[in-house]
Amino acid sequence: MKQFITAAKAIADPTRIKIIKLLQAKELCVCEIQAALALSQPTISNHMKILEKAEMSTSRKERNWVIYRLTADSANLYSRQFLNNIREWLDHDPEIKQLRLKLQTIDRLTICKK
Amino acid sequence: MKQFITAAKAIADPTRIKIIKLLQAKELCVCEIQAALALSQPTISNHMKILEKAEMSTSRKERNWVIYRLTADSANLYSRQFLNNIREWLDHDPEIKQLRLKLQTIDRLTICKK
DNA sequence: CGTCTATATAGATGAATGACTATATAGTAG
DNA sequence: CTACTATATAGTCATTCATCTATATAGACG
Repeated sequence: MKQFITAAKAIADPTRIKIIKLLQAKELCVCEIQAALALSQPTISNHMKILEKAEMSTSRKERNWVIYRLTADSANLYSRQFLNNIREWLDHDPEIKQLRLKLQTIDRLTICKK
Repeated sequence: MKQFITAAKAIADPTRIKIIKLLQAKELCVCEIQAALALSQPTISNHMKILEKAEMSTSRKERNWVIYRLTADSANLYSRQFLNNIREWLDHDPEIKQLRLKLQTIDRLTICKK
């Protein structure tokens, strides 16, 4: 039950859904997600922590960045199924479509090192 | 997106999951759910309102009772899929198993009209 | 009609949540 | 080693949410 609720709560927030839909396109560092969503950096970090706790994403370090990607085969059955569902959902949502367009203009090499 | 969040929030609460798992066994009136979960009557009514808003349950009046059942074919795609998922989930969860045993001892004819 | 019964609504309260600012940390690179 | 850069953590605040008690409502039935 606890695992289920952790997974369900993780997807029950529009910002995290946007992050998931962005990560479906490609792996991203924190500053890229921040640029796409126009939220503060700590807010993004907090959302990523929640997604990691639900085993929906993993991270690795690369140069100065922490790069996040969706978990391919989560150990959490519920997270796994939800991620599969969401992969087929919301592709035509106007907000998501716009975000994905915006994502194409975002590159960590350009955005960071201001 | 809004529909998705409504559906996801509806399932992201342990009490509502318990109610859904109970309703999988049979349709129930408010007082039966209340007896099974040991929560106040208004709390149950509130949860049922949230489930109805997500189009996961419907109700009908019968004598003094309002009887709730799970929606067979919800108009909300996300609710429909979540309900399908949950049908196969948590059957072996100890809390759910115990609730279902308890449910067998609960009958609206006995419980109400105190 | 009037009373009783089951449910719904209103309002209050404490806990959880999502956002922010300020600061700490860790690791890169001069 | 030192400075910088990206991210994480701490602390604060407003909002949402799950619960409760008290009360309203709607309908059954004597």
